[in-house]
Parts: sequence; C-alpha cells; structure tokens
Amino acid sequence: MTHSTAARKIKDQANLFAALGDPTRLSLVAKLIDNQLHSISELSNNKEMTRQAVTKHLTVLENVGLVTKIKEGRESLYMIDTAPLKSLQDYLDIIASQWDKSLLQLKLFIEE
Amino acid sequence: MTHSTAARKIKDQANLFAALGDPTRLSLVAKLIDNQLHSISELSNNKEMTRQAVTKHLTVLENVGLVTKIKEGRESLYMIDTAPLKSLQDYLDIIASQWDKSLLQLKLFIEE
DNA sequence: AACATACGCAACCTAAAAGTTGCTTATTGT
DNA sequence: ACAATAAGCAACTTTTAGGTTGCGTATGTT
Repeated sequence: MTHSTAARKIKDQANLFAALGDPTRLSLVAKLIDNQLHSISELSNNKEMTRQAVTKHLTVLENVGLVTKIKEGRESLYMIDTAPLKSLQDYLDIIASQWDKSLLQLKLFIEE
Repeated sequence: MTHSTAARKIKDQANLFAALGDPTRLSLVAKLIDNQLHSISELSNNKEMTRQAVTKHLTVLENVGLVTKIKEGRESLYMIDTAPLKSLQDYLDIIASQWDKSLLQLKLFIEE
C-alpha cells in the first residue's frame, strides 16, 4: 500500500523505469502491445534463454503493474496494462515542462 | 557508433530506461532540471552516500547522454540534456499508439 | 609555502539481478 | 491409461550494480 512519502514516490517511479530497463523485458512489452493474451511458452520462443528466465522477467513486469497474469487451463496468459506507461508519460511531461520553465526563467534573467 | 541493428536499438532504449531506473539518479535529474551547472560536491550534499558513488551515477547518466560534463577549474560541472528524454517520450508515444491501434483492430474483429 | 577544496583512479566488498538446472504438478491430447 | 505440453518451485551459479575506502593530483585560498 506504498505509504505516500516523496521518497516512496520517486522509488516507485524508479522501479517502473527499471522494469523497462532491460532489453528482454522491453521486447516482451513489444510483443504484448498487440493487446492479445500470450502464454509463457509462446513468449519464450525465439528467445535464447530458458522459459524460467522469461517467467522471472514477466514477474518483474507484473510487480510494477505493466502486465496482468490470467490462469487459463494449464496456461498462464499475460496481457499488458498501459496505465503505468501513461504514468511514465506524465512524469516525462512534467520534467520537460519544468525544463522549459527553467529555460524561460534563465532567459528573463539574462534579459533583465 | 552503435551500428544500428534492431537488437542494438532496443538495447540502447533499455539502457536509457535503466539509467532512470534508480532513485538516486532520478533525484539527480530532478536537481539538474533547473538548467544550471552543478558540481559533483554540490550534488553530493544532502545525500547519504559518498561523493564517489554520486560520481558513478553521473557517469551512468552521461553514458546515455542525459548529462554533459564540463570541466572548469578544479570543478566538474554537469548539465542536463533533454534530448534523450524526448526520445523516451517518442518511444512511449509509439507504444501507446500501437496499443490504441490494436484495440481498434480488436474492436473491428469483434464487430464483424 | 601551506592548507583546504574538488576531483580522479583503482581496488575492493556486498547484495541483488539474471539465468540455469532439476524436479514436481497440473492439464490436454491420443 | 499414457504421453506430451505448460508451468510452478526451489536451489544454485554467475555477473553486474551500487557503494566504500584509500590514495594521488590539480586547483584555489590565505
């Protein structure tokens, strides 16, 4: 329940970035972006690593809310959730706007 | 010069995410966003870690192009570069739009 | 000249991430 | 019933990230 201090927030944000900070997980997101359900063994195909390794990566993505697991029969199906991605977009927008504001203030300072 | 295969691209992108995937580096970016030059020792203040640790984090940020180092006298001054951030924004936009497109196709499929 | 400040370099430690191997369980197909 | 497929669990190894300590060097200050 992530009790909301500023340090907590920045840590959550960092965890989200970190979840995407791995080539394997990034390619998993790319595969899942078609909005379909994908099983673990399907996602493990064409990867030069074991199924268990892929499972771990999927768990990392799940822990930050980027994917959801649905058990169906003997399969574990994963689907993407874009809400965290939108959160990241907002974060980057804030940084960018903050930067623009600083630039403006710098300009005003120089011209005064 | 990062010879541009698809694997290379996804790795670069992952490195960029990974660079932001640490609370310390995220707070460094927050400090640098004021568009001013900041020395290492200044950036090390109020942090419960050594100057050398901060230096390492700055190097990570520098390696992905998020900051630039300028040597001035005995000081090493860092400034932010937002180009990589914009690249990340573009990346997230692409993912989001891809997701929307998939949703549309799914809707069309269901309705046909 | 003497001292303090700012930093670089390199070796080292430790904890966590990434990945493997081996085994077990549950589900599906024949 | 039997074989094959899909996945979970746990122990283990290896690599890397994050951080410290110690020392040297350059620049600034008095």
